[in-house]
Amino acid sequence: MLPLEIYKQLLVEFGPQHWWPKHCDKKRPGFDPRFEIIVGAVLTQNTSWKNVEKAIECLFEKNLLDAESISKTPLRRLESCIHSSGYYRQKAKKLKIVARFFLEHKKRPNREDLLSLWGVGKETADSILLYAFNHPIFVVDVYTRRLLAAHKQKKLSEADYDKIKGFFETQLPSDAKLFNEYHALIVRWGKEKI
DNA sequence: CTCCAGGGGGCCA
DNA sequence: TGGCCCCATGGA
Repeated sequence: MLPLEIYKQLLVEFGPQHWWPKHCDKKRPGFDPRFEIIVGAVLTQNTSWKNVEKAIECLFEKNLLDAESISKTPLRRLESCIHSSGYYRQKAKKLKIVARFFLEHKKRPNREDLLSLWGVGKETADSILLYAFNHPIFVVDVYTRRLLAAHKQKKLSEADYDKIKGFFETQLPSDAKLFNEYHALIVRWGKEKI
């Protein structure tokens, strides 16, 4: 079955998943919803979204949901705030690095620069580019591989990240909205443990 | 009790 | 490159 048909099937079965950007409506003067997405992309590394939400809420309550604040706040304070998201020592350090990066590159980050950051791998970099900056980039994760395997694409499911990414990007129209929803639907599908 | 979540880095052969 | 181990909380 073709990737686009699988997508349509998933959309009918599960409906829109409302991933980012959704309610990034934490309205405060100068609030940049993109940075909330970036923080979420880091905090959700190998972590359930439920635990991440608590951490993001804490950051918001303490006015730490922007690059300048995260850069300036003491590491310990950051760690305690994101404690619920797990790996909190590593992630606090990652947030510091990412915050500094976005303070310096206010414009549009490219994939190579993101990947050069400690704590940002391919999936996180691509999630940031897709969900925060609306680039038509297909995000690959473990569920993507399971989906391929479930559709008799065992060989491809075991290929490296960029090969799978390239497969979907060439088989689908280059549409950020589509890639956004597709990745979310794949994750949703994966949770059903089919 | 075990298993795993919207991964990534370090190390070693 | 590929295989392991480590990071850590919270829910099922």
